[in-house]
Order: sequence, then structure tokens, then C-alpha cells
Amino acid sequence: MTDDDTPTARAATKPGKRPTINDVARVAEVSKKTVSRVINQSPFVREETRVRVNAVIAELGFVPDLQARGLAFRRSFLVGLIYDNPSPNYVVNMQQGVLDALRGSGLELVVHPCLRTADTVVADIRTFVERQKLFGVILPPSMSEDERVIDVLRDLDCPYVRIASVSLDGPGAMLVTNDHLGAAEAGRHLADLGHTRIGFISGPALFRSSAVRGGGFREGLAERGITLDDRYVAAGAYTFESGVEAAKTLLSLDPRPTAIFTGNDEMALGVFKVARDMGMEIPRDLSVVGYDDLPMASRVWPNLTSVRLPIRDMGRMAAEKLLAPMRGLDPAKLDQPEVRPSLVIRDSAKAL
Amino acid sequence: MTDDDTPTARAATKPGKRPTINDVARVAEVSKKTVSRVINQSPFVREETRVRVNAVIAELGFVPDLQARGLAFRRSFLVGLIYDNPSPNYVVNMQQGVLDALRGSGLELVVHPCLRTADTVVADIRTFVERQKLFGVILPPSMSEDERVIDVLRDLDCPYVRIASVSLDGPGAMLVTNDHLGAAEAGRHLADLGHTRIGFISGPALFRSSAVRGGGFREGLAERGITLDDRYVAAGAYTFESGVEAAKTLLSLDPRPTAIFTGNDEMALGVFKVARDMGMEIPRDLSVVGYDDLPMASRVWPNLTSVRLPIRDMGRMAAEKLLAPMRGLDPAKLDQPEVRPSLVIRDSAKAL
DNA sequence: CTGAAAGCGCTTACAG
DNA sequence: CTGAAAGCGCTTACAG
Repeated sequence: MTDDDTPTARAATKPGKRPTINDVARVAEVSKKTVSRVINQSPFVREETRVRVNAVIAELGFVPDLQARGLAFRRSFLVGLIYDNPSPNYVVNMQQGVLDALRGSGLELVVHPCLRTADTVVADIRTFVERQKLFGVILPPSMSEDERVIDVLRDLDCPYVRIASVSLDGPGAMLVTNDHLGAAEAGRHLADLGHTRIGFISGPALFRSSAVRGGGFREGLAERGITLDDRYVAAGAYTFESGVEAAKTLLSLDPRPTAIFTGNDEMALGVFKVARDMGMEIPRDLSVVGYDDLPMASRVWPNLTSVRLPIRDMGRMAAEKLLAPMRGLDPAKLDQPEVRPSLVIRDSAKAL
Repeated sequence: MTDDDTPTARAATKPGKRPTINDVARVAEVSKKTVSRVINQSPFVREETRVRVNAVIAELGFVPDLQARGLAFRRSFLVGLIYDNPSPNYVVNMQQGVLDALRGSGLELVVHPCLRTADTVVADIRTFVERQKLFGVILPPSMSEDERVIDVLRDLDCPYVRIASVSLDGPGAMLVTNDHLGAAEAGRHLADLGHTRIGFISGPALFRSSAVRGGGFREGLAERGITLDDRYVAAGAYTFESGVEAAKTLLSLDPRPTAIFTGNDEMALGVFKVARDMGMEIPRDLSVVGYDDLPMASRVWPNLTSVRLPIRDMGRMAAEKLLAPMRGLDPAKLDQPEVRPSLVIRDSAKAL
């Protein structure tokens, strides 16, 4: 016998156990179905009833059991982030953005990195999505570009949002980052600084952004009447080491380029290294512009001019699209959110 | 009527639906309880029966429903990673390590970053763990050092493993990283290079590693007969900016230090910046040693000498500890895994 | 607007 | 070593 032995508290629940929907129903003197309606925000509940039930829910500290709901709903309350992007900065910012959107929704984020080149990826992803009965999935590049994975998700009837540099799907399932715009801005910037003999280090063919950034860069130069000479284009792989190799190639050309645009910042730092090893000083002897605006860009010397994508915002926008149906919106009728990259001008590119 | 209309296949399951434990039981001609025993690797099943049931499981492609198991077990198959560490590199490596251990276990990783300074953290973590009925939780620093969170986990009966620079808990719940050893090595290294007037930039007081690294550094110097002068110690906050401020202080002392050890790499890069701005060249005019060995350490110029912690391994080891009971091991009787940092010698610290 | 019954797919507790 | 019954805590489908 405790002080708390009021009729209500007594009827509430056995000690040491979390209250269930039955406890709420009993105390509120309604059926559990009505409690269920209140939990699920059904409009078919009288206002007075809703208020009373909510009061009891608060009083008992009732929290619906996710497993039980999931079992009945035949799906979980988990959002999957499936990625093969190896940049820690990209991954963490994307996760933060997704979590920004998920906050308060009752959904949680399950992370699933994988190797797109492994021959078990597709089967692995199928198992993951099927077992977890995911609420939805977010696919940043280059995972977003793999149609085998998309087929699996469609087959499993799992909602998804793809993030990519160009549109690859219906508006309900896409977030477009328009990488060509950022690259074009980089091109115009270098041209406006007076550079004409310009090099480009591309990303790997597996990443769609490689071609899109390259194309955008060409466009930007073309707007200023400059044509990118194919001899000044080297293939990289988005890694520091590949940037080093490509820079060695480009900087041993005669005449050598006065400026280099790289498909990402990692490779730009490779250019930094080679230039230093060759006794060149940036930006005096060589201008460099990168892409991604990693935290590193503003730590190295000279600070790297780079194109920034609002990665955290992208994660949030993609997740919000996934949440739309929950909020009574039709994802197919939503507008396709787009994102614009922007050039962050620092000290690594100067006028000739 | 299909070609597949054999008795077995017919009895198997309705089309378009995933087979359940009942389907397996029917086809294998056992009770669902026996199927359950096989799934859960109970030893109380005749070998012959087990083989037959497993064959049917494979034949039907049966995958146990996680929500249903979770509802009956009263817990989920999710491991939570709760952290407030802001370094993307640390976070991603830790996640990778945890996933290395989780692979094949049927468990998935739910990430939960948070702000330890927010006044809702503790309540927020309670909600998270309680709602998800987590299988277990992994706490890297400095989350691992928050006793309020530990109290919540104990109260909720949620297994956890803490990762910290010193032991804070029983062997079943700890992974010790011994940061003092790495810092001591840094101290001996600088002393062996002939430095005697040495500066130290510490991390924030909220992080236990700050004091542990500082203490280890003092010990290392002491082993070489050098005492760290308190006037050459500045308080940082593990951020680039705080490194800049602290470096300004230390480098304006007269006489100024010939070497600086920083509590992490971010702050070391702050020292790089200030040294450059003051016209000093590293390592000619100043030796610098960092801690963490970020990817950046081998990108900047000069390459940064730094102490490395095997973060991915740490994640894996912590997760394996969490999985021990699943494998029939008693976590309390397990040995407490320890990790040893190592000094990676590069170009930022040289002999006087 | 509300409710009683049946069911989601597993496991626990109890028998044998 | 195996099984029939009851239960985990919700929702769906059907009535009213």
C-alpha cells in the first residue's frame, strides 16, 4: 500500500512493467482500438475522447511498443542509409542531416555502408532491407546510381530517395544536386582569373558525378570562350594517391597548365603535394580548385578554393521526402528538391 | 496449376507472402516450437530433426521475422552507438569497426549522435534506448564518461560497453585505450630529439582524454629528466580555432618553446597556421606532434607526426564484447580488452 | 465516432 | 527430445 493508491494509479499497471495500450484503455475507459486511433492520429475520434486518452497516456507515461506496432504494421520504424561513399566527412554530414529530419518522428537511422564492387552487394542489401522491413531507404551517390539496387527496393516495395548529381528517377524519389553548376562556376572562376591552359583531373567512371562535374567544368570554360584540351585531362579516382599520379602527368606536360580543377578535394591535395615536390608554389605558379569543401580545405596552406555542396541539408531534404507520406503528402506529387553547389573562394587560385 | 505443384511446394506457402515459422513447421512436419528451437540453436533438438528443419528453412527461404521475435523476446536486434565526438573520421571508423563485428550476427547498427552539453541529453537517451529496446549500446568518449547516462542504461537493464582512455567500469563493460601511453611516447620522442623547452596544448576539461594525454606526456618527459613547465601549457578545446589561440599564446612566450605537443591533430593544424603566420617554418623553427593521426596528418605539409589509436579495431572489439552473451560467454568474466596507441613519426618534429 | 474479435509471427512456461 | 496453449502489444477488418 503506497500513498499512490488512488483508484486511478491502482488500476494503472503492475509495478515494474511498462504500461501497455490495455492499461491506457482501462484507465481511460475506452477500448484499446480507440487508444490505437489516438496514437495513430486518426481523425475519427471525438475531441473529448482524444483529450482524455492523451491525458491518461501522459499520466501513465505510456510509450507504444515499436516491435508490436511493427509486427502489426508489417514494417519497422527504421530508415536505412545505404552508401559506398568513403569520405568520412560526407558520411557524417549526411547522417546528421537525415537525423535532423527524423528527430521527433519516432524513426531511427540504421547505417549500412557497403562496397559497390563486391559481388554480394545486391544480395546483401536485399537481405538487409527485407529482414529489417525498413520504413525507407536513402541512397547517396554512388549507391544511388546502381539500378540493380533500385530493382531490389522496388521488388521489396521499400520506399527510397536517391541523391545524385542528375535526375535518375521520379520526383518523389529524387534529390538532385546539380554538380554541373558548381563545376561550371569553377570553370568561369579560373577563366576570369586569366587562365587559358587549364588542366582537369576527373573522378572514377563508376561515379556519375565524375562525368557531370567534368561536363559542367567544360561548360563553364566554354562560356568564357575556352575549350578544355583533352591532353590536359587526366583520370583520377577521387583518392589522394590518384590525385598525385594525375598531377604528375599534368605537371610534366610542356607547356604545363597554369591551373588545375580537380573532381574533389582529396585529389586537389594530391596536386598540392606534387607541386611542392616539383618546387612550385601555389597559387603563384599554379592555381588549384577542388570540389567538396572538406574541413581540410580551410586547414591546409594555402587554403583551398573549392565547390561546396550542402551535404547536411541534402540529408535532411532526402529524409523529409521519405517522411512525406507519414504527413499525408503524396511523394509523387511533391516537387523534386534541388540543391545548388557554390564556389568558396580562398587562396589557392589567383590571377595569372 | 504450375510445374511446381509438388506436395511439398504446394503445402509450402501462399504466393507473394514470405514464409513463416508455421509454413516451415507444416512442411517439416514438426511443431513450430521445434522450428523455433532450431532457429535459436537450442541443443534440445535431435540431430536428424535439426537437419530436416534446416533443409526446409533453406528450401522455403524462410527468414524469421525480427519484429515478431523482438516482441516475444521483449527486445530488439539493434545495437546503438551513442556519441558526442565531433570528428567525422573518428565516428566513421568507429561505425565501421562496430559493423565489422556485427556482420553475420543479424544485428544492425543504429547511430545516435548527441550533444552532451544539452540539458535534454539524458532524457533523450533514455527515450531512445527504452523505445528501441536496444540489444546493447556502445559508448565512445566522451559519452562513455557520463555517469548519468550509465545510470539510465543500468536502470533500463541495457547492456553497454564503454570506450575510454582509462578504466571506468567492470571488465565486462570496458574497453581501455591507454591514451597515456601514446602521449608518453610523444614526450620521449620530443625529448630524444633534444627538445627541452616544450609546450603542451590540452583538450577540454569535459574530455577525460585531455587529462590522461597531458599526464602521459608529462610522464614521458619525466622519464627523460624533463619537467613540463606550467607556463608552457595552454588550454585548448580539441578544435582548430582553439589550437590557433593556444598557439598564439605559447609562441609569443619569451623564450618560446622549440616544440609543441597538442592533445589532438585539429589543434596541431592550428599551430601550423600560427607558425606560418609568424614566419616560422616547421620543423626547422618548431617541432609539432599531434594526437589521433587523422587522414589530414598525412596530407598537410609537412606531414604531421602524430599518435594513432586503432579506432576501427576499437569499435570491433567493443561490439564483440556486446555479442559475447549471444555466444554463450559471460561478459563479466571476459578479460578487459586494451588497446595501445602508437606514435607515427613523420616530418613535423625534428632534432634541434 | 466506437468496439469485440481475430491476427501479425514469434517465444515462454508448462507438460509429457 | 517434442508439442499444445497462452501470450508478447499492437493493428486490421468488420460491425454497429
